[in-house]
Amino acid sequence: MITMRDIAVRAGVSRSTVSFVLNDKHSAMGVNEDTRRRVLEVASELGYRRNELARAVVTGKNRVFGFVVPGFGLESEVVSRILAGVMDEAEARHYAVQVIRLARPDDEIIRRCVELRPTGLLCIQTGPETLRHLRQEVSRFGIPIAVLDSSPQLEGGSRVLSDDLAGCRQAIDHLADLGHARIAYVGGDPKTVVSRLREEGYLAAMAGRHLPVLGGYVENGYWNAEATEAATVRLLEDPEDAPSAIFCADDKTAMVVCRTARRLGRSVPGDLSVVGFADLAMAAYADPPLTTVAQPFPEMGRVAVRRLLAAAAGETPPPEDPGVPLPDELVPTHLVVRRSTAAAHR
Amino acid sequence: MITMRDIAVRAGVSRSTVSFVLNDKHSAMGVNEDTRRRVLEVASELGYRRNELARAVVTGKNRVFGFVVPGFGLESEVVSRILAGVMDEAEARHYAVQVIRLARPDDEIIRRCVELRPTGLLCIQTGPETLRHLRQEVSRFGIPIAVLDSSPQLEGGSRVLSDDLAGCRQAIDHLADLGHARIAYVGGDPKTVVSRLREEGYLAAMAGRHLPVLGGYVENGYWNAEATEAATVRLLEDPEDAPSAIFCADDKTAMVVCRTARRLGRSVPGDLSVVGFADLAMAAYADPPLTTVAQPFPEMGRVAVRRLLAAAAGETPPPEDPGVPLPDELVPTHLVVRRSTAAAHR
DNA sequence: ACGCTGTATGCAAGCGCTTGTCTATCTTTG
DNA sequence: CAAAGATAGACAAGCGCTTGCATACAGCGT
Repeated sequence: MITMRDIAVRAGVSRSTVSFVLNDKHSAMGVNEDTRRRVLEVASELGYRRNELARAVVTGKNRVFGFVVPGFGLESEVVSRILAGVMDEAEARHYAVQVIRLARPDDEIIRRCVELRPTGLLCIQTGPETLRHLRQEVSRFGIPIAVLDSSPQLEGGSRVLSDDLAGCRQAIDHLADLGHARIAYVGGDPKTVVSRLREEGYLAAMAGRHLPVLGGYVENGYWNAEATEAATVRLLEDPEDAPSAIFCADDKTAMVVCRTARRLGRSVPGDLSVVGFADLAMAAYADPPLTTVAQPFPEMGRVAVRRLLAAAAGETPPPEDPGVPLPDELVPTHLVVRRSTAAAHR
Repeated sequence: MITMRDIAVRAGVSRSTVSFVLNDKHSAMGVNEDTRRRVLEVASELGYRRNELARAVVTGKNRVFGFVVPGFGLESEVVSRILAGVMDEAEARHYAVQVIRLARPDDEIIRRCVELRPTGLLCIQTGPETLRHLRQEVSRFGIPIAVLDSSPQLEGGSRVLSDDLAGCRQAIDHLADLGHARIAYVGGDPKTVVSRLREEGYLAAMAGRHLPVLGGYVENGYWNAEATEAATVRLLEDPEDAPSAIFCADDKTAMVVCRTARRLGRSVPGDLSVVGFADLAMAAYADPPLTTVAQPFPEMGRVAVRRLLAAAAGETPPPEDPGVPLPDELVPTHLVVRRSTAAAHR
């Protein structure tokens, strides 16, 4: 193992000089250009690789972010796309990213978050209970937290989320512009924040366009195929009252709605337009390819890292500051129009 | 920041005693049960959290694996499911996982892999060129590498992959058992290893069941929707020669085949059975839900970690050992039967 | 000759931790 | 009852690195 000492000996200088050169501090502490070159040369000749660990110990800060996900969160496309964004920003600034998965028992893992002395923690889809734990654990060490995905508000932590309300408006506007007036909504599990938020967005957007929400036009699919099929059947069975378009709380729901509609003899988008939410990979492969509200997952990751960095650099917010939440950061969505929507019949 | 010294002072013992207690080494080095309890108590009272970094510096080994993915690899469901498996095994053994994304310029990032002094590196979908670089960089430090996903063989490194050949056999056997004899294959880009491998598996399995591969029954969709549609049209346009089942190189291809078949007026699985490969999340949401060969991604991750651990523990293989590759580890696939396959017509 | 300022470099402390060695005390046993 | 052994804990070195301070030696004006 080649260390700085080896370089120092071989280049005939002191270890501090080597350190200055290797850290580009030669301008502040004068290091002769000749010496500098020699050190660099010896270093590359010996194939020296800095030991980041030792460096982190002495400087007291580890250039690492913790990416905290719940048990099976990693399997979700949403999470991995956020991670991709986090990596963009972190790598550009020479930070590393460590994945930390919360499982039973949480406590031990939460402790581990701190033992690595990360610069900050990014929490994705983390429950309020765990979040509180985490926050408490971490506050003493001055490690900032950013919360992604519409988890509940964390006092004193940054929250970054997609602007779902605006997204719903984009979807409804698109349908309204196509001439649809009878637009129904199929949500997920109304116990989840996401589902409620999008329902709210749907209602607000309908009101915004002065469109009526007919009785029975708000259904829930509970994020599973069977319930979603049942909901779709309820909406479509009576051709009289059936909507001409359905706005869904997510892409998976939308895909099930499409296939159920087809099973009932309705063509998409001929008889029924369908809009999803998220723009998962599968949306493009659906039949028909799905019109959907694209959430800015990678951008959310990037924004969160930037916030963390700012928090780590600036004054640490008072750990037990009671109320005063940092304002949420809403990242805009955009509509991706594919082939599951078409103009309404006369 | 609370350190071991603080605990030592407060408990009235030496720092080494604290270290022994906190590392459960008290059995080897005698530490009195009373002392032990006192130390533990003071530690929890003070809210002590070990500094893993310092520990890693002094022991010389960082309990971290590097998970190396190419530029946009993270967005792929395959990669994130492998990562989930890696996390399973790593966390169970108290290792952390760091994601390292290879982008332009590779060299700097590759250097960074080493600067963290990881216990081992897991390379996913990494090109042969990069792999060579990485290997060379890493070998001097005795850091073992495991390669996942059918990347080319790495001399002296472990390779873990899914048993695609057997998977193809499962698919063809399933179709043959349903009475299909005219089974075609739609691959991806024949320049890729995966596509060629599955074509090979298809041919071998057909031969195994004494089924003829008719002229034009091997098509390629180049992993994109347009080419796949065209290939499907070629296969199906003449009802005389059309196959009654199509085996596809992956799920996305299969989904495009399904929707193209429907566009041509064929029903799936009524007129045409379709089988995919991978079992991505979207397979379950396809219309109809896709019968597919499920690849054991998480298990591959787990196996790879185990191999790395073995390599790190056992004798390090001679860095420049020329030939002698470690045997590949093939992890078995299994068939998931959904609704895109049905018995052949008489 | 003297003290200056400034620049280039070495010295050594110290980050938080592990661990080999050594001492002091408490058993055992011939 | 002394010697040998076991037991409990202290001491200090050292991991690879950063950095404040001291030092050495230019060149400059007086």
